[in-house]
Amino acid sequence: MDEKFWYLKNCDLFERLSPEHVARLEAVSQAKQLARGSLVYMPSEASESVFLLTSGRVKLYHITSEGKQAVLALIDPGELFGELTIFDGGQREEFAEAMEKSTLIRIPRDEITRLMEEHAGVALGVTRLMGLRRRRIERRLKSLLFRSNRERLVHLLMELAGKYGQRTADGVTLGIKLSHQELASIIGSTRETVTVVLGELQNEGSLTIKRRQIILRDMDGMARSIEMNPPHVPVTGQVFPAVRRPAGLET
Amino acid sequence: MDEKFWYLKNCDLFERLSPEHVARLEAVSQAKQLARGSLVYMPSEASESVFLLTSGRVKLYHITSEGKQAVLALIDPGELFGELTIFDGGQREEFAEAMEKSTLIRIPRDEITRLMEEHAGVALGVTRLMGLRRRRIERRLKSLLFRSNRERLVHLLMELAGKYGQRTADGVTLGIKLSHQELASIIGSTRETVTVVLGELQNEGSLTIKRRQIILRDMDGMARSIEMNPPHVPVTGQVFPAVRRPAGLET
DNA sequence: GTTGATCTGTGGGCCGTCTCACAGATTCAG
DNA sequence: CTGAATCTGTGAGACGGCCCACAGATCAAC
Repeated sequence: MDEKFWYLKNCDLFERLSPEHVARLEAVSQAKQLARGSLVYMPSEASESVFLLTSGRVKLYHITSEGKQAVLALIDPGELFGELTIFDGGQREEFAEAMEKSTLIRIPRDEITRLMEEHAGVALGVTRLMGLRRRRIERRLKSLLFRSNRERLVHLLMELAGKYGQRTADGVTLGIKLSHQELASIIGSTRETVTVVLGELQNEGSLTIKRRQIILRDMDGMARSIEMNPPHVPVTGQVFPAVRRPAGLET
Repeated sequence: MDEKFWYLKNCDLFERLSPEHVARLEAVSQAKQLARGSLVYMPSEASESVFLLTSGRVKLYHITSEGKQAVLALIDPGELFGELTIFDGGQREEFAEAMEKSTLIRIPRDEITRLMEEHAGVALGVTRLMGLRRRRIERRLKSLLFRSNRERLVHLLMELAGKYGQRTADGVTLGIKLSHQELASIIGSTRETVTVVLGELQNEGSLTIKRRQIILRDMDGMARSIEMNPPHVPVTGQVFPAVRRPAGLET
């Protein structure tokens, strides 16, 4: 059997599908390769499909009237995105852009809808996905209201540590490289301010940065400073637990 | 048949249930009356149920470390809330407080889970609910990032107009009364600033306020000023479309 | 009603953040 | 490897919005 869609079976959303379902899913879906910086979709585009990212990284964002990016979410391999279209079915509201060279699978909306109807597990999985994302975004909203730029940045670093952190001898290394500009458009600030605050944190010994690698040296202290529980970071960095690659098949 | 739970059948989430399902749902659910200002639940409380609001109004909010409220959502009759518990099943993260005298139905989590499994319509409804709320909260997030206090307030007024607005001779009347403090805790600002901005808008002729009734006199102009499409406001104010009361039964 | 509690309006001082403007460092693509 | 593009660091000036402090209005409950 054609294995080019092996990840369908390894994505937790689809892993319990019957072989027939997988076959049909493969038949109607198509893989795509995108270079860094190119768009998956954009606002006001008709939304007739959902996407599953299999490698690389995608960011979802709005553009404000002054041309600033406002980042809604970062998508990692194994994650489904563009899934709000399942219901309101109309148009996209945000940009989806590949942050690095990425591959993804495009799944027609009808197919997802049908799967949800025929397979309770999928419906449940989609619902859970939406619930989790909402929880995440509610936390972000909370961290934006009433908080200073510094607090927002620290809060973001904690989130990133929870998602991409790997414990090393020196502290917790963030397995994702973001420019100051990108950090700023996540917390709703400016590039310059982020530069300054990161500088402060570095002087205070809370973290070090070299070649865009951020290493948190005092995660607990930082978490405490914003009255938050430090995120759990596994000792061996399992960066993308959502996709389990078949043994011996490296991308 | 006991009609005290008529609203279960009239809430769009449950309206297509079979009589047996409704009966069981009624059997395990319980109605509650809450006075203005009392809590439905609070953070770190175990979350073993979801709630359906049948009358009144509920707000969901966090409290920041400095004791400020950060409002996440306002709940109107016919809406389900506290539903994130269906999945992460652990503890509440926010406060739920009755803004006015309210009645609500408490539904055990197990029952909702079971309904979702047995009845695809319910599963679909819950998923749609989550999707819509997420869309709403993403819009709010977007309106918070990079926007001035004035823009955030205007944006909020537009949202409220879409949800509670009724077209009258003078303009659009908001069918909800919120204090400046409450408006501030929705947009992440302070009471004083809201007072000032509302004053400005009033001077400019965009709106008038009398006894906490806000009347938007130039909704389109306000929407234009923040580069947003004015919300749709029906001519006859159908305030709570989610619940259709049985004819002749006024609360 | 009356009265206590809550809300609204207004002003001044101050701190944080944004804007603008460069210069040097780093990265990326060919 | 090398130039072009992008990122990082830093400073000065301006302004929005916050905090504090009160006084008058309005509301809600008895």
